[in-house]
Parts: sequence; structure tokens; C-alpha cells
Amino acid sequence: MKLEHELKMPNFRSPYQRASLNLMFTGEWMMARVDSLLKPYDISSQQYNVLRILRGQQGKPINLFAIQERMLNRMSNATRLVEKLRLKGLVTRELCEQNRRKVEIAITDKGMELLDKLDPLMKQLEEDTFKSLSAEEAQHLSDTLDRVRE
Amino acid sequence: MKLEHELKMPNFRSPYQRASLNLMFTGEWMMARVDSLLKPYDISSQQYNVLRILRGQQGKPINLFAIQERMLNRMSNATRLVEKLRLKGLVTRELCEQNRRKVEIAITDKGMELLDKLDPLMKQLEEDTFKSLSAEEAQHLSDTLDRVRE
DNA sequence: CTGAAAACGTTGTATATACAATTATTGCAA
DNA sequence: TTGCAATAATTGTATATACAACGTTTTCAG
Repeated sequence: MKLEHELKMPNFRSPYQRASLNLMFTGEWMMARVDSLLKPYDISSQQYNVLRILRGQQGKPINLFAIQERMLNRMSNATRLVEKLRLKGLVTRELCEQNRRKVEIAITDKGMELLDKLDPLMKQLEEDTFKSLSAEEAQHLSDTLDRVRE
Repeated sequence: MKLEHELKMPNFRSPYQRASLNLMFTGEWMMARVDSLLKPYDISSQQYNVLRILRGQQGKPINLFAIQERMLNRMSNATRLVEKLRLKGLVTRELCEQNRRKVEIAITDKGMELLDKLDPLMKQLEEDTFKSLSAEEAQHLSDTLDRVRE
């Protein structure tokens, strides 16, 4: 739906203002879709994202700083996010013996099972979301967003 | 910068996954830029957005429900957001006599002055953000985002 | 009329976020 | 070797967000 209609704004100051508002609005919209898919499984999109990062490590643990670097929202608090996942039994935390400043986080079997269960749902959501775009158009959208962030 | 590099993910499952993460990431990124521009003026991007909505009314007051409909993030709480703006003297609140369920909100002179001061900064930010896109490309990006949201 | 439903806003609560301050550990220059 | 800077994580706090529950006021069917 056109942003003009969505926000009930008859017109924008410039195509740049329109793009700027559209980026923020559509980002929130996407995040809300993901959150609502995850809701029945009791994790937020940020928590899901951290699990995905840990799975990407194929078993190698990773410290909190590195998790933060890979998060969609850098400002959120990796310590507290991971602690919540630990309480749910989805990750483990261990002090790194080589460098005792670090804490190593790894995904548990239970965490892996949850991700495996969520994979097809997330894939479906992505396909639904971009159903009106071809793979090339989706790729081009990403390339444009990459250019926007320099 | 390429999302692969930004999130340190060597590859994505599909162009749709890439686009989905990119949308959420770039939306957050844009919001953070706006927030950091507004920070010295002590308002959040949501609060700014509400002021912009009120200015768009050219003096006509508008009720809380209509504000909520026009917000970038519908889930945030219009009552409390507006109350914060009122405490700063940027908006007024008045019970609607015709329909006492409604509360009419309007921007004050002080609110207008703030927006006037912020206008050139926001315009500059938008131009900086999209400096690598032509007006046509920015327009096309918006059109694509509109299509994604159906 | 009258009572149920709808419209509009407020409040409560748990959780998340932004950001600064603090602690602990390590590396390294003088 | 010592002590300062850098690295890594934790904690504190104020504010924001998501969502549900509640309270008024209005509307409208019967």
C-alpha cells in the first residue's frame, strides 16, 4: 500500500523524505511480522537473531562482543538478551579460560531444535512478504539498501 | 556497506532472507540516525513524528486515535507520547465538547518553532542518507517498499 | 426509552532499549 | 615492573514498547 495512504499524508516534501519515512516504516512493519510469527514460541526477533548467529558458528562458541557486532540492533544489550536465552535453556554461557574477560556463548541442542522448527515458518514468511518481487528484484532492493548505508 | 559484511554473515539462505534482514537492519539504522540528530533537542523520533503529524493539520486539532493511525509505529502509546510533548509545552490537549470521548491535540507555537528549526537539519540528513541515489532511484525504492507491504 | 455494543482513551505491567558508569582482566610502553 | 590504556562484560537507570484490561461516553437496535 502506498505510504501516502498508509500514513494519511497527502504528499511528501521530496522523494528523499518519502524514502526515509518508508524505510523506517517498512522496517518496523517487517519486524512486527517476524515478532508475531515468533510469539507462540516465546522469543523475540532479537532473541531469534542471536540464536541464528550462534547456529552460524557451527558449534564454535562466540563471545558477547562478537554477538553484539552481528546483531540487527547493536544498541540492545547482549548480556541481558543472552541471559534470557540461557534461562530458557537455549544457550550456554562459559567463562573463557584463555582470556578471562570473555564469556563464551554456544547454542544448545534445545536451541537447535527450536531453530529447526522455526526454519520453514521463517522461510514461508519471507516468501509471503516478497511474493510480489522476483528474486532479482529482491536482490536489487538489498543492493539499494546496501548503497544507502554507504 | 554490504549486509554480508555488516552482519558478518558469509551468505544468506535466499535473496528473500537477505532482503528481509536488510529491511529490518536498514530501518533500525535510519531510525538511529534520526534519533541522534534529534537528541540535542530532547525529543525522540516518535515524538518528532507526532509533531510533524500535528503540523500537517494546519492548526486543526486532531484526536489521539487519528494520531495513532498516522504514526510510524502504531503500537506505541499515543496517550503517553502526547503527554510527554505536552509537558514540554509543544502541544495542547483539550477535551472535545461535541464528543466527550475524544481529546483534541494541537501543536503550540513553541512546537512549530521547534519544527521550523529542525526542518533544514532533517532535510540535510535525508539528502546525506540518499546521496548515492538519484531522485528517481529514491522514488523507485519507495515504490518497491510500498509493493512489499502489499 | 433502555441496554448492549462500539468508539475513544487511559492505565497497568512486563519487557526491551538507549546509554552511561563501573568492574575486571589483559597488553604494553616507559 | 608498574601503571596506564584497551578490551570485555555487567550493572544501573530512565524511557519506550507491546499488549491487555479497564472506564467513559455515545450510538443505535428493538
